[in-house]
Amino acid sequence: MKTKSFYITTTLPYVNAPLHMGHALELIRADAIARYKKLTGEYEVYFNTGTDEHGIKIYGKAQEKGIEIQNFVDEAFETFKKQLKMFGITEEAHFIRTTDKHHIESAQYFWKLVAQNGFIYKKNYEAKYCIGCESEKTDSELENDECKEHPGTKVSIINEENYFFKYSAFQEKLLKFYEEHKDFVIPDFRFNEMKIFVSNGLQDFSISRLKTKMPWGIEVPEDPEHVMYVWFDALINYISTLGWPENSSHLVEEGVGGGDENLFTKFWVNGTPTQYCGKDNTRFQGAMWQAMLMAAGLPNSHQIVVNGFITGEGGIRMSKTLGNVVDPRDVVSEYGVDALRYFLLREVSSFEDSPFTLDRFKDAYNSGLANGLGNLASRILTLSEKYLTPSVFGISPLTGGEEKLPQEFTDYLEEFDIKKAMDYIWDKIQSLDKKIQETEPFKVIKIDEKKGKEIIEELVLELYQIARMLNPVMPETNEKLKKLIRENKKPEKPLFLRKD
RNA sequence: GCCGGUAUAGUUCAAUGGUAGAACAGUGCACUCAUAAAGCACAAAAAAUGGUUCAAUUCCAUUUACCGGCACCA
Repeated sequence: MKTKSFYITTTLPYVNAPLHMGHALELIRADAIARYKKLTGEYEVYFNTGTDEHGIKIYGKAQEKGIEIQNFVDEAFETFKKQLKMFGITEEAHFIRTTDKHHIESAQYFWKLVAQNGFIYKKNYEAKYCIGCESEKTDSELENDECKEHPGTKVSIINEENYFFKYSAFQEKLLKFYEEHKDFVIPDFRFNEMKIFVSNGLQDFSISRLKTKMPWGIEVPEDPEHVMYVWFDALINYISTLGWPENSSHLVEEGVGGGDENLFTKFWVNGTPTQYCGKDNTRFQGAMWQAMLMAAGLPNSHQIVVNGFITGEGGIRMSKTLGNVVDPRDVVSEYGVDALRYFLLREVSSFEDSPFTLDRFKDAYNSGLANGLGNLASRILTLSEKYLTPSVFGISPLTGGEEKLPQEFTDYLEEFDIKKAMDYIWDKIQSLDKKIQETEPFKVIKIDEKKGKEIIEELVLELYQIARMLNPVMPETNEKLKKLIRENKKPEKPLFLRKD
């Protein structure tokens, strides 16, 4: 019975460049959790992802390419969907685009609510502008009030009236909320960082830009001179994807919303909305977005899960100049989607930074997939095909796996420690290999056929258990393996061909 | 600069106030069901200094190195 609801979302990639390894990590992790929750049979799952399409950088990129902006983002969205397919993201994922009509209306309604509640006001805003770059600069981009790219000339200060969000009003509320929700941010060291940040005091910040400067954004309600600053608009996707406000019950009373589905109520209000993000996004998800929700009078997120970064060898960041960038698409083309998923889910730390190099990848592929899982499947299925007629499914009352997954395995997934869950599977693989070595069914079958068959039958059943655990993490292999077991066939070609 | 964290075999990680475990890589043995795979065995580690203690890799302090956070960057 699907009695519970589970909502999970990634952050929305900014579409000015193809997805990098970090995006792949976040998407695949969230996908694995979503698939797992569905597999338990207890949850109705809503998996959200999509694209962040507003902002000056995208506007600039489109102009640079000489493409009409809407066409540019449309194309970017199609590319995004193709890449998700390459990463094996479930077909059931819901996509949100920040340029969707509904999202725009939703963001504007959200703004109105926050304004009505008294948390938006107009104030003079001082922006630091570098004439050389022809763009605004943040403090971290400056040294002694000089742009790092253009030393020698002081940045000029430009003044404009902007809308501000009363972030400062939420310091105490946020701290109280954190106190009451001990596992709000995972892992705990990211949570601590954020608590310290909030305790140090919050400053109100600007949430709009003049439309004359930034034409590509959502108009501020009742003030067409301004557009919303990108991330204020972007964060709202987490609820606009659920049809908010149309399906929100408290708005129905005001005659604003409606609809029977009430996805927002089901998944956000009554569910456990869970958000994956990279470590650079902790504050946006864990503090700002939560303050925004409070300001709008909406329930907070349930949990924020924070990934580390994918680095190059030695923990240095990937960059084109260093030539250590690994494109996830290349990995998929050469090794297949499940090999990429294997590495990201098992070899990459669940919460810390981890290196991704092709050398490391190949080692992990050969030992874990070719010599490990792939070889094990071959040796068991060869025996099974040869000696078990009919297949184990004809002999044993196995129904196809309604029994529960191992508790230890699911416990790790519940804690988002996917690496440990993977290690659990691979421990099983290793002990199965050992079992074959010790019980020697290939010898026994020649002396005592009945006993030999029993051993092989056990092996197949255990392989099947492994296949089931692969469902959320390596869905393609899960399908392949289960099919081979059902048909009682050895793989025609290796599941994972060894690479030298 | 301020705050927080980390420092364990070649590599990635683990446990522990009292003989430091594993995986991958390496070396050797040996098996044949399998993708020259798996299995067994061997070799290999606690940044530096000082302190607390009968005893420290584990607790404390200092030093060194590295990492993260310190807001309008998505």
